[in-house]
Amino acid sequence: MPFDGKAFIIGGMALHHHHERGGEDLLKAAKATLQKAGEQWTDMRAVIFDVLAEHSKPASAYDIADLVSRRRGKRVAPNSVYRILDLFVTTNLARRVESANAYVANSHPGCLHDCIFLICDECGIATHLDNDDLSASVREAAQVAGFVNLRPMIEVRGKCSNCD
Amino acid sequence: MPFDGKAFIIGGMALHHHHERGGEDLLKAAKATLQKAGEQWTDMRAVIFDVLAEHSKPASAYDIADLVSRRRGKRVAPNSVYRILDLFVTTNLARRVESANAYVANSHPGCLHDCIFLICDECGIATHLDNDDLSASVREAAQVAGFVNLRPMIEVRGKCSNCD
DNA sequence: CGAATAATGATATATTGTAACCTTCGCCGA
DNA sequence: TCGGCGAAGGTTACAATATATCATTATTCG
Repeated sequence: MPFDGKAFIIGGMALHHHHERGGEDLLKAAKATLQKAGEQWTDMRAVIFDVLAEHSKPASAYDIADLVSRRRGKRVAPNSVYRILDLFVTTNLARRVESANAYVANSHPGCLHDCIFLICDECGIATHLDNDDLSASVREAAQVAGFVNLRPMIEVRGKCSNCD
Repeated sequence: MPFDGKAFIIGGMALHHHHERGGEDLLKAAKATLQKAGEQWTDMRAVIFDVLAEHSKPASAYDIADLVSRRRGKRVAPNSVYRILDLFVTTNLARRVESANAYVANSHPGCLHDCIFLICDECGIATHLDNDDLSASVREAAQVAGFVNLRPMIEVRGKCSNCD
């Protein structure tokens, strides 16, 4: 498993750091990840990923369709966006925020986690946490119950410190 | 906080038992809970709760609208159902399963938990776990991040042992 | 090049969720 | 008793999210 940071333990929690990736860098990482998965990095996909990555909060497929349409000067239908978002989710380039019917770019495409989203009811911004201990516990509980092919989703709705 | 079971510790996990509530019993408990919250227990609400409780898997508002319409021999519009489901959710008579856009009756209306749903991709049945340690950890993580008014949702998609 | 495959476009439709306004009915005080 | 108020539900319209199908264009690869 590739791992682009340092790992250490604080207060019983396994944590690790990610490099913060911005624009160019992130695009390249996304491209590399998609291609490694045997998929093409097309113009459409690049634009959609970029729009998603620029967006400050989870974006619905329709939001993205609008933004992409504007950027390309030509209407892009939501179903095209859905197709690509689905691909992004399965290849870990993006994640779906179930409680918001929306998507966020994964800023560390190569790095695989169950993650936790904190979504502010007020401003809509989603904060992303990784806590592998916690998600391991959730997985374990599901496994004990006899489930397989687990895909956990842990989201917390609430009010962020900015809006409080 | 009312608590209708016994509490004990196994393997570091705080667990407790619920009485299993079936038909009549559950209806009465739901009615009591709603009235204690200062809300009316109407025919419509009773029927919707009953339909939801009978349903073996999470039911969409539209599913419920159909079932209720059939039972009452008269069309009930989805928006009426939504209103009542929202009320049920806020009063803890039912829960929304975000990853399925659907609702389940709470079989212990008086008892308040963050809970974990395991939803089978195959058969659609949702298994309900309570694990207060786990949900406490999730709440804590969100709190540390500065969030307030927390409403955690923990769901695991996968395949249940029956369908495996 | 040319066939096969992958990606996207276009269109239609299904599903899920809200908004606005109206009617009914029970309750409560004058 | 009457009148009015508020809660619940009805009706209609519409918005937002998601999928299905088939046609067209682009890429890959022999």
